[in-house]
Amino acid sequence: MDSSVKKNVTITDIAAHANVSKSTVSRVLNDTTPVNEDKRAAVLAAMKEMNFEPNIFARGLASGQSYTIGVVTQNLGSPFYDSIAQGVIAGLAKTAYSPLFADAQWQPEVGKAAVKTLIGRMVDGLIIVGTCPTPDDLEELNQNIPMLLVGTQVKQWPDRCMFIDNEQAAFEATQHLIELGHKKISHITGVPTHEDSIGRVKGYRRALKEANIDVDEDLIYEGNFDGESGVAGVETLLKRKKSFTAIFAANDATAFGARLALYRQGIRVPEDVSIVGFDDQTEAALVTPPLTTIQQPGDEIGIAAAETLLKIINKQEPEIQKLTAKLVVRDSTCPPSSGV
Amino acid sequence: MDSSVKKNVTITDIAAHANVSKSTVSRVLNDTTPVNEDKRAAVLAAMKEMNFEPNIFARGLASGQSYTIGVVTQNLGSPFYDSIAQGVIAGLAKTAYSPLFADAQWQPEVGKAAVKTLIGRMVDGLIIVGTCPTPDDLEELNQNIPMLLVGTQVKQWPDRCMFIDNEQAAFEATQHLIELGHKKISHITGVPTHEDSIGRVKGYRRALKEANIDVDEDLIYEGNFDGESGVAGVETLLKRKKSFTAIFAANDATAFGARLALYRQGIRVPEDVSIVGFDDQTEAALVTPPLTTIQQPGDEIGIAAAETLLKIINKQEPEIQKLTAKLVVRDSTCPPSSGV
DNA sequence: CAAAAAAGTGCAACCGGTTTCACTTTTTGC
DNA sequence: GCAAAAAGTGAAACCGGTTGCACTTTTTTG
Repeated sequence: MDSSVKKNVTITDIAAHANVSKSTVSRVLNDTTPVNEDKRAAVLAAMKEMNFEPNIFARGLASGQSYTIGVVTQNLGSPFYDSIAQGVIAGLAKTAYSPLFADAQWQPEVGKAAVKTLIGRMVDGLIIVGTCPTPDDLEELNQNIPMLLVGTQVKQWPDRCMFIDNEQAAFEATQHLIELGHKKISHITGVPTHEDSIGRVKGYRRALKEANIDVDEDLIYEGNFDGESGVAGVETLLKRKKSFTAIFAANDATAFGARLALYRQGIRVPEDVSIVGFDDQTEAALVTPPLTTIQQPGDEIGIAAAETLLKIINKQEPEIQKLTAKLVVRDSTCPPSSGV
Repeated sequence: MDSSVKKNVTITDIAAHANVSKSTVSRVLNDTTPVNEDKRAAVLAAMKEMNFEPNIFARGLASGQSYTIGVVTQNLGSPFYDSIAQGVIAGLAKTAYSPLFADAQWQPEVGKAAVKTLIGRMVDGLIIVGTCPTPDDLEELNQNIPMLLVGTQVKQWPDRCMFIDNEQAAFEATQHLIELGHKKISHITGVPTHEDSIGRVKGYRRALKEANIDVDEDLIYEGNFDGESGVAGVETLLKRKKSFTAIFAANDATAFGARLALYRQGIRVPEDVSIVGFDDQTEAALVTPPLTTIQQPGDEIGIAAAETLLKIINKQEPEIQKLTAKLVVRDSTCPPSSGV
C-alpha cells in the first residue's frame, strides 16, 4: 500500500544529479577542499531541489564527530540549572552542534553513568554543571574528550572550570544585611560537601569577620538546598532559643522554606526577620514578600560555556570568563527591629 | 608522545578474540538469531574483557535505529514539563533508549525546528509535550516516525494523544471553592489559545453552572500562565470593582502572582480571598500560605508516555492511559468572609 | 617561459556495525 | 530411521558518508 516511503536522499543521489563524484559533494558539504564554483553551485542546487539532509550516522561513523554536546546537570528542573541549560541551547543555536542533556539527579553515580552514556553517544564535548561526578571519576572517564566544568573549581584543571565566585556573592549578601544594621545573622547552608555551599559559608563568615561580628556557630544550620531544610533550619534555630534578626539562605528554595516556617510562627518578614536567598529563581520575585537574593546569570553562564567548549573542541585558545553574581534587593530585607 | 590513544574496540576485535565471525558477535549483541551457548559465552567474555561498547553510529547507520527518543517540551525549566521530562527519563532508564531533549521555548516555530532537528538526529520516536507545533506542522513533518502527543488532544490522532482531563480537574478545583461556600469566584486563565487553558476555563464554567451560580464574565481575566499575569489579573479585577472571595488560577505561577498582588493591597489570603492553583509545582507547598492546587502527575505521565511510545515503536498495541489530576488542599483556601 | 605550487577532481578504501544468503549441523516428527 | 524443520555459522554486501592518494589542470613565481 504505502508506496510513499521516501527513500532518503544520499550524497550519491546528489552526485548523480549534479554530475560530479561523491567526493565533490562531500567537499561542498564540508568546505574541506576548494571546489570549482560551477560544480559547487550545481551541487548546492541539487541538494536544495532534492531536499537533502546528510545522514548523521554515516557522517559520524566516517568522521568520528557527532556534532553533539553532552550537558550533564544535577537536575534539569532546578531553576538555576535550567537557566544554564537554556543558555547552552542559545549558545549552540547558530552552530552545527546540538545539546544532548542528561540528568544526574543529584546522585554522583547517576551522574557518572550519565557521562558514560553521553560518551557512548559519541558527544564531541561535555559540559558538566555542578560537579556531579567526582574529579577522580572524571579522570577515569576522560577519554580525552573536551570537557568543561561549570559551577565547580577543580584544582587540577584550572582552565576547564567556569564558576561564579560564590564566596564573594555570599559576602555581598551578608554584607547587605550588615549594612542594614543586622548583627545576629543566621545562615542556613546547602549540602555541606557541595562546593557552592562551602564557598557561600566562607563568604558569610568573612563578611561577619570584616564587620567585627563574632561568628556564632549556633546560628549556622546545615541544610541541603531543599525547601524542607529551610523549614527545619528555622525550627531548629528557634528551638535553640538564639535570637536572630536575619537569615542568609544558601539558595532560594531554602529561603522559601525558612520564610514559611517563620510565617507559621507568626514571625513577620522582613519586619522581624530579614531573609536573603541565592539564585534568583523565577518565583523569588513572586513570593510574599518578594525575596532579596543573589542573581546568578545562568543563561550567560550557559552561553559562555557553550562558546568556550566549542573553542576547546576546535583547538582554539579557550578563555575562561569569570562570571559574577549580583545582589537583587527586593522586599524581604529591611533594618532590624527587635528580632526573635 | 601520546601513545595511550586507545583504539576503540570493535566487533571485529571481539570476533578475533572469541574465534568467531563478526556476524556471530552481532547476533549475540542483538539476539536476532540463535547462537550456540559456547560461542555466546566466549563472545560475552571477550566483550567484558575488552570493555567493548558498540559504536552507535555504525549501529545506527546499518540498522536505521538510533535508540534515541526525542522529547520536545515547551520549556524544560517549567516545573510541570520538568516533571514530565523526569518521568520520561525514568521510563527509559532500564531500556536501551536515551532521551534527547529539545526546547520549544513556547514558540511554535522553534518547536517545529526542534522536531526537525530531532528527526535529523534520527530519533526512533518523538514525544511532544504541550502541542508546540500545530497538528498541520506535525502532519508535514511526520516522516512516519512514531509520535506521541502529551498534554494535547488532537482529533485526528486519538490514539496518539495522552492528556489529563483539564476540564474535570478545573471543575474539581472550582467545586472545592464552591463547597467552601464561595460564590464570587474569579478565574485567571492561561494562554487563551492553549488547549490546557481552554479545558480549564470549561471546567470552571461547568462547576459554576452546576452549582447554579451565574458566570460573571467580568470575573474572568485572560492571563498567559506567567506570574506577571497573575499580578495583572488581580489588579484588573480590583480596578473593575467587582467583589470576589476566591480565585482559581490557571497555574501555580499565576496563583503566586495573584497572591502577591493581593499582598500588596493588604488583602489577606485565605481570610479575605482564597486561591487555588494548578500544577503543584515544588514551590506551591513552600509559599505563604501553602497553596491549594491541582496536582498533575507529571512523572507518571512521563513514564507512561515513554512506555507507550516504546510500544508503538515495537509495533505493539499501545494503550493510552488516561491520567488524572487531583486536588491538594493546603492553606490558601477557606470559607469566605466578606470578600473584596 | 619553465618549474613549482595550488586548485580541482574522481576512485576506492574505510568507519563499525547489520543482514541476506548459502551452507552445515542438529532436532524434531512420524 | 529418514525427511523436514530448526539451529548455527561465516562470507560478503551494504548503510552513507569522509578522506588519502593519484592525477590533471590552472595559477603563481623568479
